[in-house]
Amino acid sequence: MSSEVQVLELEKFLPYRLSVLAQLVSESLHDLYAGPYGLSVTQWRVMAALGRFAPLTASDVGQRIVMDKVAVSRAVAGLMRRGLVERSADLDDRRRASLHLTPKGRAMHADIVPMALKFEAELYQALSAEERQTLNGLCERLFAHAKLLRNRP
Amino acid sequence: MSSEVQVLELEKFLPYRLSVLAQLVSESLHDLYAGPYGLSVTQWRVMAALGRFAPLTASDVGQRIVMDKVAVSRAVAGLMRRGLVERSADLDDRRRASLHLTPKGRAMHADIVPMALKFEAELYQALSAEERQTLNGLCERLFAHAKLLRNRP
DNA sequence: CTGAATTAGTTTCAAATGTAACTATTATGT
DNA sequence: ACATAATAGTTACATTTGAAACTAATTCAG
Repeated sequence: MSSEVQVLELEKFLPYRLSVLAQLVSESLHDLYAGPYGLSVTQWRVMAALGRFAPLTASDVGQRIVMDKVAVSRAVAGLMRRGLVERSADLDDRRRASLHLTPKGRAMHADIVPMALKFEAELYQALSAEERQTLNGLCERLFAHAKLLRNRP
Repeated sequence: MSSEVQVLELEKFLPYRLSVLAQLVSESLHDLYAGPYGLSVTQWRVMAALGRFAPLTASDVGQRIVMDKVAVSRAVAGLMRRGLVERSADLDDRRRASLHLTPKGRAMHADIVPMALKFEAELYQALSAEERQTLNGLCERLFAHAKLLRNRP
């Protein structure tokens, strides 16, 4: 008969730790490009996706960067207003439109990428090369498993 | 003269991966207690802090769970409205008030903790006992390092 | 073909969040 | 002691975000 009271130590609780770590890292990076370039996190991610894989439709973008279509739509609207992204109609399926960076957008992207990589490199200084691989592997497995749990709990 | 174009692979980029993983995990957990108990993530975290360390002042809570004072204030307001948290004035310093769970709040806390721990255990199934330790250690070091970077970049 | 169901994407409205200003109280310097 | 600064916490306002409704175009079933 086990009537033990379970204790939750929030500071050691995995979901909490991941969330706090991710938030700190994401905010620190955001500080780097928000000031000079005035991008939100979602806008930057959309640009990163387009910088690498354009042309993409809005849904493609959403799939790549795990972002729902409303968020993508708003980010794209902002980026188009600033002339960083262009849309060209898809003649085969007129619901779709493929997106790509403008020259101005490409230039901004090319400015930010090295900053982002430098930031990542600085972060990684906390870990050895081997540990970096380990961390990435563990995160990947955890992510895959969490997705499974999500879909049939 | 190195004019190489740097490429950012978002899906392998550490800040991005951490963020997506943390979000998935946090949402999955939230799904478990949001429905039955109608708590937001911040409200749940405040309850978790109080369940373990009460009495705490609002600032104490904020420090423990890395949440700014406005967020704490709002979460506490919601929890008090529902009779889950009580406030008692501090006579030494009348700016402060110490917070603690009511019996009703304690009961809810006692319901949720096992759910949360079970969820964590399910998550951890993706990893061996050794890997869990490794992951926690790596996250901790990364977190400490990221905090350093933040303060003098 | 035609009408129901899907899909892409946008808009709308409400709730959540961040920033700054504000109140009340306590601490500090001279 | 008294003005000034600092601290605890709340409120107000603007911005962001999320969920659901909506428009437009396409697919599919019969």
